[in-house]
Amino acid sequence: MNIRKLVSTCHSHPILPIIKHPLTRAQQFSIQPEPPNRPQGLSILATNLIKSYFEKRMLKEARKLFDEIPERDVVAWTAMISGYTFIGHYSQAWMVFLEMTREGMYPNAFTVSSVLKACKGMESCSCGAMVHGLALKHGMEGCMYVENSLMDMYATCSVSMEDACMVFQHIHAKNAVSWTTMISGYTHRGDGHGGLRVFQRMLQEEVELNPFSCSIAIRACSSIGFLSFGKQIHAAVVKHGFESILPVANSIVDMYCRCNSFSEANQYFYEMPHRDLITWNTLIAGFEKSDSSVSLYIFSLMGTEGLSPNCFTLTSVTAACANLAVLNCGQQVHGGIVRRGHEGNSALANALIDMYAKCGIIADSRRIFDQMPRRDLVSWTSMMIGYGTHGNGRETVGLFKEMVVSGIRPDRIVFMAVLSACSHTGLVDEGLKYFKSMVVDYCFTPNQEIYGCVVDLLGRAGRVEEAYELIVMMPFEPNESVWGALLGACKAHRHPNLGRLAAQKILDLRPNMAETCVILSNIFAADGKWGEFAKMRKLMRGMGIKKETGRSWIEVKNQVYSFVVGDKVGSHIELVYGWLEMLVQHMKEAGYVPDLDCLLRD
DNA sequence: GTACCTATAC
Repeated sequence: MNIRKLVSTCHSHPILPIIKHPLTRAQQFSIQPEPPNRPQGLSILATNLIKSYFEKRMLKEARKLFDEIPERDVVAWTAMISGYTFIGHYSQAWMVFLEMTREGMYPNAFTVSSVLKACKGMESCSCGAMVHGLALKHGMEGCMYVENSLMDMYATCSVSMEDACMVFQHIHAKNAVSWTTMISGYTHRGDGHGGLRVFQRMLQEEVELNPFSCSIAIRACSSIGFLSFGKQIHAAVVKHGFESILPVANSIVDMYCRCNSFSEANQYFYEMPHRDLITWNTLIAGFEKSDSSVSLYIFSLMGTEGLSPNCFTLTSVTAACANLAVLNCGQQVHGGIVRRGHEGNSALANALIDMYAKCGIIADSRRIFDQMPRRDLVSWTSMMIGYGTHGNGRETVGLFKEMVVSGIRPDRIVFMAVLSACSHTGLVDEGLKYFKSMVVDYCFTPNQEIYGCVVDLLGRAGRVEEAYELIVMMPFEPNESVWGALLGACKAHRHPNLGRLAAQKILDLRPNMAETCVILSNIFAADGKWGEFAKMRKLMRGMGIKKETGRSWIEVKNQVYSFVVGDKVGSHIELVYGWLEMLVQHMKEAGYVPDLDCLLRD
């Protein structure tokens, strides 16, 4: 729209903001009235309109209007920068800022706080530091908005909290935003303890609580599983009357879920007078990890409040289907994703890759993976884990190479996926090569989980002594999962002495590991050490240790059937035994000799 | 006329 035409059409324009400073009576009746479209007035009008355009995501219109303003002042420039920041186009905001400085326009405090938010969005500490220098040059140290945005930028982008702390220390009159920014800085970089330390200092200095600081402090409690402190903040929230503020209430639901207090999460959820989509998503995501079938049930109730699922909901629901390996249900969710046009969402596509892999349809995982316009680290990892669990280690290794070529740097989890895939495919030397490359080429220090993978890699292939040697050479004390990998290998390849050692180490670390006791007693039995076998069993009975029964389930024609060893009841049991006999027959024909040692069970 | 901090997903 042409700026000159703007004034004549302003009355009919649907999104034109109200003019707050109309002409005075004197101006209206002066003999020589000022022209109604003088530059400054137009600039104010245009700035208002630019903001409205951004709010309605009309970017081209905003830029066109901005380009047509004859004399653009700092406010118009700032409106452009904050507009691009508002919609998440941070690099664009930065470009406008550079353009502005090139034209010799000085930024004000509004500009600086907006552009710092853009630096935060770009995760660019160097750009942020440049703006910091500029802010000092223009004497903005005293401005609260500038100081708080600087802190937030450093807290998000800098390697440590040191820079943010430095800014924080120099603020004379810290306000509530300053405190909240520090708490969130620590919490969002995974240091919940650090966040709570700042929160407690805030309380000591008698700063009034506000909804922002409460919800982030609750988040800090969730992240470290500090339920008792979370409950105290919950009480403070009730006392201050913040419960009606949804982000606060939602963070409380999240806290109870993450601290595994599911009955409290559920109760709080149902007692909430108002719930929004995020409340539902929080509960669905919370239950997805602990009890996926409950998660699906909650999802089925969402419609009763007239809410429609978004990407977050569907990601959790897809993950729940993956955990339960319910293909039919997962396919229905996939249909819903396509129907709602969410196919382009990477997080959702990653969840679908995992779901199809866990439901046994690796070809569908691959189809989704291939159709993704942009694959992130998680996409590659999910696909590689999928191939690994299907025993297709060569595909995993191939994908790893492709991923590196595409410019994505692997992390520890990717290496674990490769090592585990090699282990399940018997690619021992290939796996060892990747273990070496991880340390030498990528400078990762192996942790317990990685050592566990390598022990499993060697052990599964029967190289049990080498696996033990690796454990001995570990630079730190191996945990029970590393010993567990060795124990599994000892059991499979009959190394009773090493097996006893591994089992003993696990029981030293965790005396109540029922599975370990069972395996150890089985090792004694297989070795003919019946006296020790009996002693072990007696010990287990005395300690009240009971192995949790392994339950299997299968989905047939939209119905889930579950069963345990020795099941006698259920309409489907006869069918199961029928199939079992047929499979045993097939195995015999294929020449398989069953290992009867493992039939000793509790 | 323009600005800072809070909640959900792989």
